[in-house]
Amino acid sequence: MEPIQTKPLRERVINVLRTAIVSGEFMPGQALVGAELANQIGVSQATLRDAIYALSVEGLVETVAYHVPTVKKLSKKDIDDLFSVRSLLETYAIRQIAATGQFGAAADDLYAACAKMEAAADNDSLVDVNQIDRQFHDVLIKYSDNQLLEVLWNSVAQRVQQVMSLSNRQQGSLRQIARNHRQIARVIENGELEQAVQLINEHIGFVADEIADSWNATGE
Amino acid sequence: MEPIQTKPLRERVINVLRTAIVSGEFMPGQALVGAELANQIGVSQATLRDAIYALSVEGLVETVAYHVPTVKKLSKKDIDDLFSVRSLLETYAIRQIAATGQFGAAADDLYAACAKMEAAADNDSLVDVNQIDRQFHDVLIKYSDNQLLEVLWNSVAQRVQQVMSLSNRQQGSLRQIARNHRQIARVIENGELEQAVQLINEHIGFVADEIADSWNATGE
DNA sequence: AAGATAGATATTGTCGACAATCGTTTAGTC
DNA sequence: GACTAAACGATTGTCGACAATATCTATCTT
Repeated sequence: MEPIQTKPLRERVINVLRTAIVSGEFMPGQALVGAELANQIGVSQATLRDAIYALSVEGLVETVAYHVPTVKKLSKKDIDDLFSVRSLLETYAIRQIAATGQFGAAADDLYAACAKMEAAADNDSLVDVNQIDRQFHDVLIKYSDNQLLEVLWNSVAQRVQQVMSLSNRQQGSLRQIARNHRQIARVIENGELEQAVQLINEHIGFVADEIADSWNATGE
Repeated sequence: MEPIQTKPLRERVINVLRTAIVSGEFMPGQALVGAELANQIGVSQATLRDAIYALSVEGLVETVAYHVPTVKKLSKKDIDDLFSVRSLLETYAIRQIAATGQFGAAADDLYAACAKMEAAADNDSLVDVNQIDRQFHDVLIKYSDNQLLEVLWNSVAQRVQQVMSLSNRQQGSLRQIARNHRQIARVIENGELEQAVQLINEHIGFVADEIADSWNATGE
């Protein structure tokens, strides 16, 4: 049986806030005022403060002593930096998967994600596609068998998710995105390493350009 | 003039604990009991708890609900993963420095670090060499001009520092290490990209092997 | 004697109240 | 009228006390 876990209240608050931020519900620059939010969520201010501070350690929130914490702003350069690092991590992951000969095992999980993504794309569900998109790339990282990489990736993926949510992505491109992922899964299944690296870089570059275009200067 | 900044108590506590951990004063697996530590440091238990939780977000401390927080243990695989990721990040940084043509500017700062390191090596001061070693590699990351990379690097460098402190490094190799760094600085100054990448990988690999050998199973 | 159960002790989790600090507004001065 | 300085309101930072939970110990049952 699944053990019912009573996580600390603090962590549940963190999850609520984090979800609100990466889903774009809380916009960059938005103030997170203690008393107000605490009432809204239904916890004490002290507990909320812990959660907010934890998110500032994660890098999603900016806190200055005795100033109102705000959702961290994202400049155009931040976007560039983000996708550069993303390429770096994912490319490394693919090479590692190849090095350990796990291409075949990974492909199964990738295909499963693809199927879900295509279904979501057919429904024009942007949020679902974003969600599954993350799952797809999570698989890549996981099969690289490097726990530290997973930790770093988690930090990167969160920001990617936030940026995705904030940019009003064209609905029309959803199916194209889904097709790209299936293509990536295929070359990985076939063990075509260099082609996989090239495809993933193209894919990330494509998304990055798409974001950069629609990026209205909400950043600092 | 330098603005005197009154940081929150919480952050100062975090720094104290973090320093104790990465310097090896607090060994992996060691329990961080609230009441005891709070008295010792001179803050309330609530404040200490905030600090401990922040460190668990950073990955240095392991917290389970209603269990005593402990300094995270490091398995042999963790060490391998760590140095793999380190190579990845630093190699990327060097390529970026080359891409932006900042090799010359970076070299100055690198040489400055080298001079300090050689002096520390002559004094057989292990802790100083570790400290300056970190500075040297910080320079590389900084000149890559990618703030997100800096954030990730910070997380990695902390763990490296911890591992270095824990492994009883041979004193004799200090001067060799210092020489290696000067060599790296030189090829960077000359803009020899591929050679710089190769040297940094060799350097990290050398350190990794040195650590791996002297690693007695303190890990999980 | 071995195992299970119930109590006692130690530790973490949460909260409300108070102190410290900041930004703004208002009064005062030249 | 413009600049300075002091008081106000609002917000974050810190703390001690209490509740929730886990670990250990001793007793009881078979």
